Amino acid sequence: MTKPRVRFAPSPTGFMHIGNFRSALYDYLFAKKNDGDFVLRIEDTDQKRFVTGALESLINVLNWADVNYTEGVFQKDSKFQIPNSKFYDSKSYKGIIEIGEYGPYIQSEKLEVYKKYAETLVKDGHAYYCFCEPERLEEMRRDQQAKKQPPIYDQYCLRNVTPEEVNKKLKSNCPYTIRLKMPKDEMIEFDDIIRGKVKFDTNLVDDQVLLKSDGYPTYHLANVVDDHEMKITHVIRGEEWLSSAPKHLILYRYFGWEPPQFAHVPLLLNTDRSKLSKRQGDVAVEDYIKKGYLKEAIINFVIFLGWNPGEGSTQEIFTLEELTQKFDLSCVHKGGAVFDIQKLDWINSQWIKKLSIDELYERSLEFWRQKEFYNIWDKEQQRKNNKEKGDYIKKVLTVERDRLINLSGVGENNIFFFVSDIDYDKNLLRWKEMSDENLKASLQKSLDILTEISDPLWTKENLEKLLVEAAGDKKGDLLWPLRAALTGQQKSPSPFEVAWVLGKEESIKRIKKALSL
RNA sequence: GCCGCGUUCGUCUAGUCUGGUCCAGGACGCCAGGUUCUCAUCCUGGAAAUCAUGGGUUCGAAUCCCAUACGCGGUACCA
Repeated sequence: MTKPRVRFAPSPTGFMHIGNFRSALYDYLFAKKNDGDFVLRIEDTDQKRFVTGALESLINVLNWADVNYTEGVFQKDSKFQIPNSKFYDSKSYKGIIEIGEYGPYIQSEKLEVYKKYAETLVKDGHAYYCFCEPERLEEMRRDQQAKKQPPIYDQYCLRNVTPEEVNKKLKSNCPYTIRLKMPKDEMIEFDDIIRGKVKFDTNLVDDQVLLKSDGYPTYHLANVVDDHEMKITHVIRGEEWLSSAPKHLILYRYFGWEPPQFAHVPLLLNTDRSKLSKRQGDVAVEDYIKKGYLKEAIINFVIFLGWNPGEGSTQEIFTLEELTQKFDLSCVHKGGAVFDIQKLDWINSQWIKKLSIDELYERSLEFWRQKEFYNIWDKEQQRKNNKEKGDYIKKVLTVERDRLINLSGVGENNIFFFVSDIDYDKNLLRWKEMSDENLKASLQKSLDILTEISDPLWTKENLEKLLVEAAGDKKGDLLWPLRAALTGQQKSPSPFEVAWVLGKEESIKRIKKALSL
């Protein structure tokens, strides 16, 4: 196979949709596995839907996920910028540069090119000017629907407007579009990498507008022109494009270009099996980032929605690197997949367990800073000039790691680590039917043991060893009151872990307080 | 309506090309048990799919063929 070239071509109309992100991932894996190029192109041909900042956030998500492309549109300070490569500043976007020899990679920057191609098509008799007004088109469609005919353009302008009239209208600046002239009575057939043979009857395919009256190309024209000019070999895109594929194939034929190979990937679905939408949950990758899902988990999860290494493999957790080895585009499923947040949660917790404490710390910091209890605690530590507060957080994380579903939940179940005075009912301290004297004796025993432990021996392991030894058969008698005294909670990590984090001084203080109740 | 695509446990899926080893395997979730001072982790086990339905072909079909149903996508001067 010649060196494959793929492209991810989003529109800057908002956030990065998770389904779109999956397509980008498939692009990335396919390019990587086959040692190909991966181009990021921006399809901003719809002025009405343009959203400021969307392009930047699209790039940011790819950067965040380490899905690095090799050509196209980059942020000026991008970490993926290819050293020593030539680049130029984008004409229309600040802080954006374009790298590669097939640019511009932003469609709004090459409007004349599309126009020229559209006019060539007209000259060759493969397209024609259309002066129909939106109102007429709408009426025509309504009519066709009533008559149960396929809703396609009736070619009014092709049949009724003479070349002279066309010239006249063009000269008088009459608004126009250019339409593709679909051939008649033909079956367009092509081989989709994922779906196999797909057939369409050209009589049922519309004479698609290629050039809009505002001078912008439609997706169909711009996409085909760019894919050709950028030497794209494999077009990986969502299933929603499948029915317009014949239009694209016809364009390639009219231009005399060889079409790329197509791979139409299935859609992501809501629980009710409709197309994944905002109404039923989060669809933007950014939403999941904010909720504390790791990129490793999101990638892992999303790729497995519609693809699986097969051959009886039971491995569920994969790095991007491992995925790259195994990925096979032709094994992507045909059917849509429901986005199941519970499975994502599980994958995320698996990935969190794999993180080192230092890594967990670095990556969770931004989430700590969103917590009120943390900020209050943090201020207090600053006042005390506590230089070890980072170590303290790492200890908390050591205890929490196996319990975390996502990073945003950090600290939340263990706020007692961050408050100086915990408040609870005395009865919480009582293990089963324990009497007051026994309770006091139990706490006193814990106190004695802990007081005896010297600082260097204040480790999780040692605390556990000494306390378990002292507790003997009746662990609950000793451990429950201690844990309750340390945490003030019904449920919490073990007293060994908690005491270890709190340190000797604070632990003793809390036991003494419990004794005084 | 028309065109296209799809359909294996609730969900993600293995198996389908190259029919028998599949009265269908794994994972999430759920339930039960174990470990355990509580929670979580971890471990063991369980329930859960007449392979959308109906017809064929065949000694034999989740796997091949046909029809139907249902779902989804498209049907724009949106992508």
